[in-house]
Formats: sequence, C-alpha cells, structure tokens
Amino acid sequence: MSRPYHHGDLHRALLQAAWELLDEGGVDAVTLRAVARRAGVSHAAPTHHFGGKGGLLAAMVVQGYEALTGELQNAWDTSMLAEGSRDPLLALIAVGRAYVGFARRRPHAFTILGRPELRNPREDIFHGEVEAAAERCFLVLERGVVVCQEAGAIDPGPPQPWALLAWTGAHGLAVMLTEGLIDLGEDDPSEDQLTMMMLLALRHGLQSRR
Amino acid sequence: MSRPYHHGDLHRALLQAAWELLDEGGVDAVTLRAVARRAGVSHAAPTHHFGGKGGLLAAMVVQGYEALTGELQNAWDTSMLAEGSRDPLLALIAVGRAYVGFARRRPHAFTILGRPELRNPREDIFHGEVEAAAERCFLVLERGVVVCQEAGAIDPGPPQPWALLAWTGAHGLAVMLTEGLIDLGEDDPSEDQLTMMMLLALRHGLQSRR
DNA sequence: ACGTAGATCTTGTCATCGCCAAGATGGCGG
DNA sequence: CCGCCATCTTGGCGATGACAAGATCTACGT
Repeated sequence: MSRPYHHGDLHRALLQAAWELLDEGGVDAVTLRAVARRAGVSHAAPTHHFGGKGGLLAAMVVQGYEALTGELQNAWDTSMLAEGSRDPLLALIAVGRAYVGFARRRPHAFTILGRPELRNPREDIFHGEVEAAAERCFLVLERGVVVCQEAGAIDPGPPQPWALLAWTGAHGLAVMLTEGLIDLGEDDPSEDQLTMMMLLALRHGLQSRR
Repeated sequence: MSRPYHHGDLHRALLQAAWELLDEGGVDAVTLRAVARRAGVSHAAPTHHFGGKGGLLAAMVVQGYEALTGELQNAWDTSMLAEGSRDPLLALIAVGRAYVGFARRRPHAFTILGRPELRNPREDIFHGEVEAAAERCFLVLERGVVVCQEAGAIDPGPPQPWALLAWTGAHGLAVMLTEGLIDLGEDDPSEDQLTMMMLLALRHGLQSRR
C-alpha cells in the first residue's frame, strides 16, 4: 500500500492542492473535485474534511490571513529595525507597501480574503476562526498606529479610526490593482507614490484635525 | 398568443430579470437558466442574446456603471448648486459619499462592477463598451478634481493622480463595507467621518507636497 | 488478544449549471 | 408567394456540489 487508506495528512494535502490550484487558475479553478484529483483521493473526500466547498475556502482564508499577517508584521519589524524606530510612520508605510505587495504577488490569494460570500464555514467546525485571523491581521496595523501615536507622529486618541483609514486606503489600492481597474507596472513608482501620498496626507490631515 | 414567439423586447426583459435576481440573491443567483425562467423563455435564450454568461454579466456591468455615473454626476451637480460653487472640494466629498452610498444601497450591483473575471464579453458583440462605461464613470471624479484645481483647492498639475487617490480611498471604503470587512451602521457617522478624513487629509496632504 | 465503535475515505447518485448542436417558428424582402 | 435569416426552443453533454450508503482502518475498553 503506497498510501494507507487513512491518508494520515489528507487535511494538509488537500489544502496544499487547493492553494496550487488557486494560485494557478484563480478561484474558479478551486473545485472540490479538482482538489481531490490533485491530492489523489476520491471526489467526496474534501467535503468530509471541510464540510463543503465553503468550508474549504474558509480554511484557505484562515491560512491566507496568517500568511498576510506574517508579512505585514515582518515589514514592520524590518523597517523599525532599520530606522532605529526613529520614524514609525515610515514603518507604517512599509506595512502598507507590504499589504499591496502581497496583493500584487498573490492576487488570487488576496482576492478570497475579502469575499465573505465565498467562504461558508460550518461554525460547528470553525468556531469563528476566520474572524479571529482577520482580527489578528488588523491588529498589526493598529499596533503600528499606537506606536506612531506614542511617538507623536499621529494624534492621540482611539487608534482604530486611523488604522481603519490607513487600511481602507491600502485595501482600495490593492483591490483596484488585483482587479485590473487600474494598471501600474511592476516597477511603476506610482504605487509607492500613492501609498506615500496616502500616509503623508494622513499625517498632515491628522495634525490639522479639529 | 399571449406572447409572440419573437418576444420583441427579450433583451431588456432578460436584463431586468437578471437585475432582480442579482439584487435579491447576489451574483450566484444570477444563472442563465434562472434568468430565462423568470423571463418566461427557454433556458438557452439568454445565451443567444449575450453570447454566454460572461456576456450577460458584461451587459449588466455596463448598465451598472451608467447608473453609478448618473448618481455621481447628480451628487456633484446638486452639491455645486447648493454651495454656489464656493468650495468644490465639498462637492468632491459629496461624490465620494454618493459612491459609497451606491455600494451600500446596491451591494451586489456594486460588487460586479469590480470583477473582470466574471464578465467575459465577446468583443464581436461588445466592442469595448465595458471599458468605455467605466471610463465615463471615472471622468466624473476627474472633472471634479480639475474644478478643485481651478479653484485652488488642489495643487495644479495632471489631475489623474489626485482623482486616482480619491477614487482609491472611496473604493476601499466601499469594498470593505460591501464585503462586510468593516461594519458601520446605517446612520453611523463614521462613514462620513472617514470620507471627510480622506478628503480633508487629501487637501492638507497636497498642499504640503514637495 | 479481541471486538466493537467511530473516524476516515470510497462509490454511486441526483439536481443544476454553462455550453453546444439541431430543429421549430415567425418576420421580411424578393 | 416563397425563401432567407434572425429569433427562440428542444435535447443533450460534461462538470460541479451535495448527499446517502457502504467499505476500510484506527483506537479504545475489557
């Protein structure tokens, strides 16, 4: 028996197959049957593991948010280390660039993160893991705003609105890039320029706030 | 014959049925067969008219952009009239609020506007109508920026980057609202506050630009 | 050691979907 | 009056997601 009847690690194997299909052919290529074929199991095996297609997508969204969270945190840490934590606003810009960079590099993965209607997790299996993963991702941004506030780069007060503003701006740019609504070349400085403008505007806008 | 064999206005009837299904049940409810059922014709009739499902969605996207363009233009005109064209930046804010308002009021309609992978127009039928409709929509924003520039509210220069910045911000907020990534109540002032912050930041950011 | 209960995976089936081919119907110009 | 052609229908094909029922393996209690 090359493979035991009980695969032993089918859960992980199915997710890997699903990621390959997603990055290769987009969300439409992620089919329960195609995932099963690539993993070398029967067509009903994925359903049993994830409770249906929505569950598979939900599991992928959780992993996607974890990957994105790691990249954002890494961008923050790296920038803060290089800058010697002198201007945390620059690190916040780096986080924004990492956000857009993730969307650029893995457009299909980024796309499914913002599609609640695709994922349909059975809460008896997932217990709100999706929301928790998204929350952890947002917290990276929010912590960055807090540091900026402590450094005096952003007005004091509740950090959520400012984090939301920054997130909204980065998300808008990322969505419009991945959906092809705007088209900036790989090395087009407009992307950085837009991000910079957004954050630069943020700083000056905040200081003049009522 | 209650209905003639040649419907006479099937094209419009199919689109109306499709819009009803979309606004009621989302994009997944828009099925060629369901559209045909609602219009009372056979299941293959829609394919003949639009060249497939992608063509139907493309036709809807064109109509959607036209509706959105009308609302944006109306918001601009109304605001300019009320303000006596004293502060065109306020009119630009009104356009942004109208953009987000459209996404709020018709989330499914707004969603399909930014999904190039859904629509698959046969160019022998559409001849780039989708891109033209989207361009006309963006022009409302760009013209607003030009007026703001002429009034001195925004730095002179090519208006596209500023229009892009404003569009990105509004689009990000709209997407995150429609996708449920953030949740602001219907009367939550945060929406207006975010829009105001975006534009306010825009103004002050621009003036301090290099 | 053994046997049963439950987890894991397979096989088979069904309704629905998008698409295509072929045929039926009706308007329109010669 | 006739034939052409757009319009619409009928029928069918392959693929998909979900479900039911069965086969196979693991684990745990005695």
